Amino acid sequence: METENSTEISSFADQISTSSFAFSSIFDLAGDHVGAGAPGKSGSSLGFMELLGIQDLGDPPAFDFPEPAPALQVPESSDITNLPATPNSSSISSSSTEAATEERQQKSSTTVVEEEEQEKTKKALKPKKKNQKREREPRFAFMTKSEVDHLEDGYRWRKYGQKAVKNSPFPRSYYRCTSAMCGVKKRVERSCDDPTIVVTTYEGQHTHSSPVAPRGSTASIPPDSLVFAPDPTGFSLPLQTSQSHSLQQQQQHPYFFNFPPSMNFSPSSDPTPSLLQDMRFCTSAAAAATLLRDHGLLQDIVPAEMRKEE
DNA sequence: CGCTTTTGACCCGCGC
DNA sequence: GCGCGGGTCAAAAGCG
Repeated sequence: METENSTEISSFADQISTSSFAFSSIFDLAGDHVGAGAPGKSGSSLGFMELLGIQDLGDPPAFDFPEPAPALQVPESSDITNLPATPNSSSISSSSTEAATEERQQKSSTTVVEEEEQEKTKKALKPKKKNQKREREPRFAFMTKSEVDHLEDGYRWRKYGQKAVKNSPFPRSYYRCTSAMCGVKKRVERSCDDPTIVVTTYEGQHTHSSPVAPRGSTASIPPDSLVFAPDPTGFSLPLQTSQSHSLQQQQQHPYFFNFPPSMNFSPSSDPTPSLLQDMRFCTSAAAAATLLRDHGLLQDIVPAEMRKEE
């Protein structure tokens, strides 16, 4: 598996320079949900801007795609994905980064202080320094078609809040990693447009390399596919169109991210700040990034200049 | 008994 | 300044 992953990551890196790539599922990499699966051929395509996580998941409609994204180009060789076809989670998922709000906040506050993080651990009721906005961790979000809200990802989470989502009948749940000193959080909510789609947003990095053993109480169901979600204003991923068809398609090649041809990802290119933001995002996101990093794969998928961001 | 979930209250940032 | 919505806290309840 490891070898296969490495191979896959390499191909991923190779494809970055050609504007499209395949990427194994973060859950797969997390090592907790390795099942038998179909090889990946081509996947759904997604917009670059979306890949960058410009989409604000909180704003409905989350899946309004103005125009279809370019076709995905994924080599057949990149079939590392072994996905169990569980009855609970049928494929189709898309992921998106929630960098928009984060970016907005960072623009207004250039101070990145660890103090902020510590402050967050303190009581929220405590008055905060006026000039220090809360520093938000990079986020990594993805959508999963699943009947269960809380997908097991190898870590233990404690729910610390739940809020009703505006314009949505489904509440949003807030979870924190139960490991001491690990401030990773995640939010789980269902898409109001498609109740079968669960939107999970990770925030922060796990400070512990080894995920705890999954508990039986949580659903141990991996997403069948992961695709970065598009920004409504940018490229799009027709998640809701011909679901059965795309579902079947994606089951054949799940766990692939795709950059449209319009995305020039060559090292020589000059990534926009948002791109850097989002890439850092991907590299630091929860389990996926942690594992990638732990396995020394980070450099394979993220340009050096982006890694500097961290 | 210890851990997790629930839930109402509170704080904060943002838009108007 | 005010209202709204997102995010978090913490006491109480639930559960194994």
